[in-house]
Amino acid sequence: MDVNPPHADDTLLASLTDAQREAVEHMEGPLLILAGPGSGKTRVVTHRIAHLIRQGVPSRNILGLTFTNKAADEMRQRLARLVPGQPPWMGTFHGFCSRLLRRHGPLVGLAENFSILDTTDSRRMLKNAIKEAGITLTHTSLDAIRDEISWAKSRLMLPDDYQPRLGQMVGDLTREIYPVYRRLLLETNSVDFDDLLLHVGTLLSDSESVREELDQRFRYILVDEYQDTNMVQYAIVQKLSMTHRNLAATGDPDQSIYGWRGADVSNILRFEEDYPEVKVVRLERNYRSSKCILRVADALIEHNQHRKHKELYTRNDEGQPVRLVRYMTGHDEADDVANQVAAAVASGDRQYRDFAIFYRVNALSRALEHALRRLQIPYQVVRGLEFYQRKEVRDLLAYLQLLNNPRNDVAFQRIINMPPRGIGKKSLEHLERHARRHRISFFDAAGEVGLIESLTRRASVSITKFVAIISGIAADPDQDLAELVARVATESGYREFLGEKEESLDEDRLANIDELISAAREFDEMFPDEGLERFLEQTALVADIDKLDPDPDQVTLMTLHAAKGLEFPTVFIVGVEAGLLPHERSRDDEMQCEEERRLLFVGITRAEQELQLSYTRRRMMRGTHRTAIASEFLLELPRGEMEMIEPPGEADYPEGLAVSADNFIDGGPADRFDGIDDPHPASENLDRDSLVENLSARLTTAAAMARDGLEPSTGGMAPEDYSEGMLVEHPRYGPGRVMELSGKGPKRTATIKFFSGEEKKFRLAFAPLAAIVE
DNA sequence: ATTCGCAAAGTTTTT
DNA sequence: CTTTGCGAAT
Repeated sequence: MDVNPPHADDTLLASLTDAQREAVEHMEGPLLILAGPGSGKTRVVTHRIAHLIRQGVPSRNILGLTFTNKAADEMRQRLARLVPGQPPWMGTFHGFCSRLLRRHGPLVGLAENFSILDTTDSRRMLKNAIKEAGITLTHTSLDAIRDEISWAKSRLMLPDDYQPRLGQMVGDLTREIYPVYRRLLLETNSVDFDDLLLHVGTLLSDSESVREELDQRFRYILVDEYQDTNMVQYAIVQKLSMTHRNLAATGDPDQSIYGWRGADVSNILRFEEDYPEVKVVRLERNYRSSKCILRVADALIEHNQHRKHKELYTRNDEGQPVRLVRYMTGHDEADDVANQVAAAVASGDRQYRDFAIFYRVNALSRALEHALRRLQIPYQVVRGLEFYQRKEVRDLLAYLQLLNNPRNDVAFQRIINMPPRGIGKKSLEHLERHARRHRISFFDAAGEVGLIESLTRRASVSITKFVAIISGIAADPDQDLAELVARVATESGYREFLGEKEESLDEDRLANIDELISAAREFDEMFPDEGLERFLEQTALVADIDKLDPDPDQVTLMTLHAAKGLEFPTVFIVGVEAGLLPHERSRDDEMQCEEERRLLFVGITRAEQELQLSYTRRRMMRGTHRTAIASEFLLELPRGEMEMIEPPGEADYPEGLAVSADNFIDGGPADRFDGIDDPHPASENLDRDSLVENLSARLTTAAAMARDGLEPSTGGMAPEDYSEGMLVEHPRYGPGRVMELSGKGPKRTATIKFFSGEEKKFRLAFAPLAAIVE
């Protein structure tokens, strides 16, 4: 059978637009595809690969790099439909680098059976490093150091090159700890996520022969989501396309949402400088969303100052207006969203799978899950790591890690006394000291307990038993993976340990262990030749989104970050509130704020036909509830053409005290605390929130309001206008009373006692406070 | 050494 | 509200 009928390529090309075809037919030389949301980017990329293959390029010479396994899988599948046969290498950056390191690890000091530490394990390792360096952290958190090291690594900085970020107190500590951390990683034959990339980066600069070989091998490279690459990824890709400059990058600067992880948008902007002969293709026509939705998205993103203008358009229908809804509480929000889903499905217009609900932080999923469950609506939360985060699963995996790489001290630490076998902190410390002194791994130290005099007899015996268990399991190299996991569960005593206790919790745990065994079996069946190493690699490198199952008819819940690359007929974005989106921690930084705006942009552009944005007036967070305020981003939307809704009936008011929407505007029960005079009674309800919120005195908000013809009313209050006893409201702490005033001008400070009981001091010139008119 | 209990802390986004 | 971590009791 001819897998390449001569006409196939023509048909393939015929279904594309001019711009798309231009990209698809491009063969030699660098290519930059700037693809707006919903512009058929994946289609173009897969078709281009298919085209390359049809033109005779062997698929082994093609490399496709994505950010998630899901994206890679999808491309692989779509490609398989176009050109059957051996697919090219498609995978994540991290997966690709891991595979390279298995082969070339020795060049950077790693044995091929190195372990990949996830966030938790690397934290543990860092703890060891800090201890080893003889440092006790006082005013700096472990995570601050971790972030700093991670940041340095993402900028290709080794300990010797390390330059602290300006004004970082952690800089000095990091300078001391980073070298030790790195040394421990190498000594234990382990890498963290950043290392996967960094080692490959240095490998490619240090070894010209390896670089050359790989450059030859991967003649055509495609990088997806290029706007989210960091400097290391940039360097890797660049090194691999020196001889063959066939680098194709696709991306959209407006969808760059991983700056916090070290991604550098300037990579995409620099592309044209690095490859002057680049062919740039712009895909601006949107095939996904209705006109209404696209206009909202466009209006929002136009507010980003650091951005090249881009014309997005669609020939899709006008569609329904985007809904902007205000709820009383997060509960009401969740209930109403669930009701809407149920109603649409009941009427036959929609299936569950047509809906997605997005939020900024995972914490918001709880209320939604609750509401959906109550209506018996099937749903899936894209938070796949959960299973691998379970204690019992992690414990068992640690056994496997140790079996695979006996130098993995972190794994050793985790399981040496799990299940409890009488080896406590003291014994472990003796063991550790011995290991450090002789520069051997914990496991090797455990093998020579006879030499450690400080250990008690009891501990020595236990440790020796432990070593015997591990060695016993390791002795049989032929066992398949499922068998191996099962043996570990049994022979480690873990199963028995859980079985003894008769608690339902432990039954769950036993079930999880069995599930891990099934996962191992599944892996065996799918990749019979891949070993333990690959199984562990796979468990370490899964992302949340990878667990998304497109098959079942379920509503999908996920963070905005996870939503990238997906599309749904109906989208709800909840919690569009100040402090949440943009997130509090981005508030003070203009660049970060723009990233938050892009995040909302990404969310909006996932919607095909219907979109609802919502916010609440009060939201329960970490036990207590706080007054919520509409996000400043909502002021940037074309509200005139949107549908503004406030559902009546607020569950938390006593029956009989039904409150109509109008009452809220005029100061119904709910407005007890924020009865500010509304100078624009005729304007949309949102404006009243904006009055409270403009207090936060963000420039963007002020600008937005100026455009909307709104006067900031209370926000402009001078520090001298405050008086003791005055009622004020703070966007974060809610209402409170001014207790004390001191200072003058910009230094004027107020002590405010909030109704929550908290007492805080504020510099009035800067504090986002609003006076409440009594 | 283990276990239990309480207190504190801390909560963005993820490979 | 939940989880993590630490300290005291057994």
